[in-house]
Amino acid sequence: MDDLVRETGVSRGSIYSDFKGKRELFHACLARYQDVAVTPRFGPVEAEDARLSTIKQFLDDGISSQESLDGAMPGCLVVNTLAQLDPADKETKQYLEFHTNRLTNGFRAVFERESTATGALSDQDVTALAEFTTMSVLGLWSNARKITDANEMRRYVNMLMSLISAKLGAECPS
Amino acid sequence: MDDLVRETGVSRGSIYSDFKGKRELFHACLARYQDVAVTPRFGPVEAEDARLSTIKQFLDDGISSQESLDGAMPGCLVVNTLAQLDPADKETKQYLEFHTNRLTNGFRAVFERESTATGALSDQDVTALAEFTTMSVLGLWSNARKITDANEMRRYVNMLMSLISAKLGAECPS
DNA sequence: CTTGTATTGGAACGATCATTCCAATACAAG
DNA sequence: CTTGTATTGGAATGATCGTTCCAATACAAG
Repeated sequence: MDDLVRETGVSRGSIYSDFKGKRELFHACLARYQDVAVTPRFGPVEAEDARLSTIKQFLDDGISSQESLDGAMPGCLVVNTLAQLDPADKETKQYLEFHTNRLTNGFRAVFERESTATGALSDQDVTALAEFTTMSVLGLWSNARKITDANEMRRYVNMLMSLISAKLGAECPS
Repeated sequence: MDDLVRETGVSRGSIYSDFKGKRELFHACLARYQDVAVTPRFGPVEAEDARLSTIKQFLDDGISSQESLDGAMPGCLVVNTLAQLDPADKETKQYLEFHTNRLTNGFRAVFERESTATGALSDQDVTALAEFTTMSVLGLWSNARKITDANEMRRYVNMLMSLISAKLGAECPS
């Protein structure tokens, strides 16, 4: 709370008059994070003309941004929250579900588009592949806390793209 | 610390005479976890005769065990630690690296075995695939905190096995 | 300027927690 | 039994932290 007062320049009293407590404030942060952090990065994947290369770009951008922060790695707020989530905390869980649904829907739309070209996969498989991709991406950002070598993350992303492309019967974007 | 005293039946004084503090005790737990939790489950994958089906079994067992605990999900100690790791904490990081290396080596040995049969992949690709699998598995257990539906986890595992098998040019174990 | 409202800075409270300390007790070796 | 050593239960300490409270101050509207 001291950190918040220092960094925001807003007094303790004002914070507690706007929010009932730390928990409510945190949920407001989770909601806001969608607009200020997720949309700018993930938006392109949700666009009408997004393709596999758009997804690759999204992942590469994430790695580059981690790399540029170097020492100070705050990580992704959603992933950090997920990692410390009390499974009984339904309210917080809803914010996380909103996020994972958003990712899955974004990926699925792209996969459907790529898939109708080749016609290799059922709707069910496309959905399963999208869910898989979401979990893999969350896993990647979890691991980013340990991995210092950005190349290891790039190898992971390349392998992921290679596997997805193969499954879709599509070209793997370099 | 009160929890530790209650659950272990050992007094505070004794704990502090055996360990310098909470941190040293925790590192001892991380080391012990390898023997009491990882080896029994992951051992089969490290065996000489392990195959893709052994890996699938390992993953299915993990899901079943999570499922049986139901409400009370402690999760995997290594994954929980990873999720809260201070990136500057080199000492703790080493325990996590030991674990991920162990997984990657186990997976790689299996993939090499499956790969020489089909001869589809370079050594480099086999290593990359093993690294990918490790991260995916860690991602799966991270997400287990949020996912209540074991079927979603099963779909993830099935998709992972399907993608790996395809890459190796091997049969996908059901 | 004046009145009403927001915001500030910081003290204060209560809770939790890691760690230390110690007198009382249990226990093993001689 | 006796001596030396480990272990116990619990009090005490000091630190951190979320939250509340409030007098002083800034500021906008009339």
